[in-house]
Amino acid sequence: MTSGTVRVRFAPSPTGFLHVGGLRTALFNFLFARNTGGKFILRIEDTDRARYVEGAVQNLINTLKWSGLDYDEGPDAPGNYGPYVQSERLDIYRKHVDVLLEKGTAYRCFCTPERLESMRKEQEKKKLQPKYDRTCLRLSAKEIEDNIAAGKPFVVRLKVPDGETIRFSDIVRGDVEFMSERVDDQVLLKSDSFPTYHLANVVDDHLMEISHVIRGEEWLSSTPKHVLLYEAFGWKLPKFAHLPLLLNPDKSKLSKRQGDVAVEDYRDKGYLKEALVNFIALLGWNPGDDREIFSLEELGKGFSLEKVNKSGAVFNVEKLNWLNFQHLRRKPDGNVLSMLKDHLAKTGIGSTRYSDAYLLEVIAAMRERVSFIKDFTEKSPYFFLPPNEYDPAVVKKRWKPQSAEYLKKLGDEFLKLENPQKQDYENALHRTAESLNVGNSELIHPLRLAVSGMGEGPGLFDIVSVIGKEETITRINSAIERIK
RNA sequence: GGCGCUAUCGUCUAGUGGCCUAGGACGUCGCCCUCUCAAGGCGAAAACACGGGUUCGACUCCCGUUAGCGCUACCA
Repeated sequence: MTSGTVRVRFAPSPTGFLHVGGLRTALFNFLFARNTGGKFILRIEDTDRARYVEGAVQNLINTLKWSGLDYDEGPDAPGNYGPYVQSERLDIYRKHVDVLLEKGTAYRCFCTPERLESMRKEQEKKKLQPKYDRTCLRLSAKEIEDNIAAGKPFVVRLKVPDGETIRFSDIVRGDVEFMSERVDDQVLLKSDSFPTYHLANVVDDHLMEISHVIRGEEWLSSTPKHVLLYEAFGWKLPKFAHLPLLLNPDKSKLSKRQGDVAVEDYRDKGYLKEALVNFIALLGWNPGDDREIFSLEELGKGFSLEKVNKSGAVFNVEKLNWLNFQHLRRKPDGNVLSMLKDHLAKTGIGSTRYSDAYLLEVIAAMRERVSFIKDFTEKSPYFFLPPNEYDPAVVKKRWKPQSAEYLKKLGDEFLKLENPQKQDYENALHRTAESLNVGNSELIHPLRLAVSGMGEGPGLFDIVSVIGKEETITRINSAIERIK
C-alpha cells in the first residue's frame, strides 16, 4: 500500500440502530474517500460484550446501505485487511498488548473494580482528577507472577509518561495539546481479555492502514491516549479530523428523548435518503457557495475537510422537511409512482385498485403540494376515496342554501358532456354560471367541497378531470343530499 | 471540580483586516399571482456574546471574561 493512498473508516458500535450522528460521520468519511479517490471501510467495533445486541450489526449494515453509502471493505465486503469485526480479531489485540507489556509501556493491574470505585469516590471528594493511582505499577516482578499464578483477574493499562506535552494536529481544529499528567493510565485490555475501544481502534487503524481518522468531537479528549499508543508501538500517526457534534434544539449532544435519532426513524417516517443525506451534509459543512440541494455525487465532488466547521450544529427538522420536498419533486414520475403504490398497499387502499395512468394523473396534480409520499393520501384522500365528511369550516363558508340548486344544474350540465377533458368541465361550469347569472366562484367553491370534502388542493378542474365525469356527478349528488 | 472544544439572524451558515450600511437558506410575516391550498415571484423583521488589546482600520488577529457543549468507565 502506497503511503499516499487515502483510506478512511466508519467504525460504529452496534448498539441497535444507526444514529443520525453516526450517519453524518459515515457520510463525511464516505465523501472524503470519494473526493480523494480513497477507500471507505466499515469496521464493527463490538468489543463490549455487555452491550451486545442481537441483530444490531445486520441492522446497521442494512441502514447504511439504504442511505447509499457504499463501502469498499467491510464485514460483507471482503478486503485485504479483514476481519472487519473486532470481536473476530481478539488474538490480534492480545498479541499487541504483549508487545507493549514487553516494552514496558503497559502494565498489568490487579485492582478490583470495587477498589477502583472507592478510589475514584475518594478523589472526587477531594476534588482531585479521577485517575488511576498506579498501585499496580509498583508491583514487583515476583508479585506480578504470584498474582498471575494465583489466577487473579487483571487488566492491562497504558503507562502514560510523566511531564510530556502531547501534541497533535487536527484538520478541523488545528493544533491541540494536552499535558500527559491529565491523561489517565487507560485500560487497554479488559479482564475478560477483550480490548477497550482505545486499543482496538488504534491497532486496527494501523493494521488497516487508515490514513485519516474522521470521527465525532466526543473523541477529541481521548485522542492523546491514542497518540501515546501510536508512539508506544512506534507507529506513524494518522491524520485526525474531529467533526462537530450534532445537537438537540437545546444544544446538548443529539440524543433520544428529544426527538428521533435513529436513521430508521426518519426512513420510516417517509424521509427520502437523498434528503436526509443532503441535510446532514450541510450540518457542519458547506460548499462555499449558495447551493443547498445536492445529490450524493455532487456532495462528493465538492467535499473537503478544510471546509468543515468547528462548532456543533442543531438538527433542525424544518429544513429537513423542505429538503425532502425539494428532492421529492425532482424525482421522475416513475419513481414517485412506485413509491406511491407501495404506500397505497400499506395504507390498505391497495396498490392495484387504480391504474398507473390514473395514479400518474394524481401525481401530476399533487406534485407541487407534497413533501412526503404519505401526503398524497393525507392531503388528497379524495383521489382515492369519496369524501366521507365535509370540512365544517368550509361548509359554513361555501355551502349556501342555493348551492344545492346550483350544483344540481352543474351536474346536469356535466352529464351532457361526452368524454370531457379538463377544459370541457371548465366551459360547462362557465355556461352554468352564466345561465344562473352568478359568478363562477359561486359554483367553483361548492363543487370543490362536494368532490373533495375540503377547501384546498389542486385546481378544481384538475381534480374533476382526474376523478372523472361519473364520479364527479356521484359526488355532486351526495353533496346535494347533504346540503338539503 | 479538572481538562478540552466552541461562540455571526430562532435554526443551518457565508465571511480568512478595508468589498460588511454583515450575504444566502429554512422558518416567520406581508404583498403579487389566483377558484382554494401549495408552488413561484417580490419584500420585511431577524445576528457579529462581553471586555480589553494589536492595527490607520476589526466579524475577521491576540488576551481575558462569560456562556454552551464534550470528555473525565474494565462504554463506545
